[in-house]
Amino acid sequence: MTTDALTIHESAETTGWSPRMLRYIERSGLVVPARSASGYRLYGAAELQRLRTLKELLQRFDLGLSDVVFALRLGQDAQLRGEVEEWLSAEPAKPDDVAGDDWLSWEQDKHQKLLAAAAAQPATTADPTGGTIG
Amino acid sequence: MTTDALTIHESAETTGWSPRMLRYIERSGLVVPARSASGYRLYGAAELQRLRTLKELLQRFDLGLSDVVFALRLGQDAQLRGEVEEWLSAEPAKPDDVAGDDWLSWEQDKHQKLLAAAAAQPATTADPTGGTIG
DNA sequence: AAAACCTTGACACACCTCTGGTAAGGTTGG
DNA sequence: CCAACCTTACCAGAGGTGTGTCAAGGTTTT
Repeated sequence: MTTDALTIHESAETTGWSPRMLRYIERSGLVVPARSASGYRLYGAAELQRLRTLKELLQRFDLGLSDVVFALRLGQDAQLRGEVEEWLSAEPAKPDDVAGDDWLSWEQDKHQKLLAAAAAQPATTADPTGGTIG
Repeated sequence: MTTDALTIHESAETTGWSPRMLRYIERSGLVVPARSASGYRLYGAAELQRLRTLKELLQRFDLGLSDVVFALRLGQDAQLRGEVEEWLSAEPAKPDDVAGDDWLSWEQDKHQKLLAAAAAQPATTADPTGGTIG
């Protein structure tokens, strides 16, 4: 079976993932290999490349698989993407009335580590047309 | 202090979130209220609206705050967005060699519940220019 | 100055994500 | 037919997310 597709263990060695993770990644929908007639996973060159770049992507930006899964979902569900973008399009944070300077210093329990993602976009068009309050 | 901004407890009641969650949401960077001179959070009409729509967004699409946080990050980090989109742009899954039909039926441990996000995009341009395999 | 707010920090817990195992059973090939 | 693969299913455990609650201490208001 030396066609041009690798089995899961071979692919694992080539890509740096474990076989367990390759199945998990498949389950998450990110890299779904073809199957042989009897159900064996067959990773082709394209899949192997995707697995390698996926690993690098996750490491470089410190992402989780779930992040990429969500991005995939965003790319496939136009309505979801539209609503999320619309929500985000409202001004993200407008430090204006603020008096102090370094409020908000992240929880930092013994559990929590980091997460970071501070906003840093000067409000271009400030039109706080609020809704009905009470 | 009936200016036009609500305190955290008032905002909590109006939006359906708990005060604890309002702080958590602020920490995550999604809705950051202004602060009074002494550090009290002040939620204006815009923030209250955002909190309400956020709640609806999460419920309607079954998202987590972290998903929206990631979307925010995507919107702010062009490089990240570019690389993620590039990764996703490669064909997501090309059932072609597949023989069986309903392989892949989700792990279903007692822990795991669901996650779903099956791909359903007929490959338009199939050009599997693979890389070097071995 | 006491009551009723607010603030941050921390403990706790449930559930999810990510990973590694192990077990029971099908497939492949000598 | 037997070894060496593969498959799914389940147990386990570390660490993140989402949430409540409580403590110690400032602020506002009466």
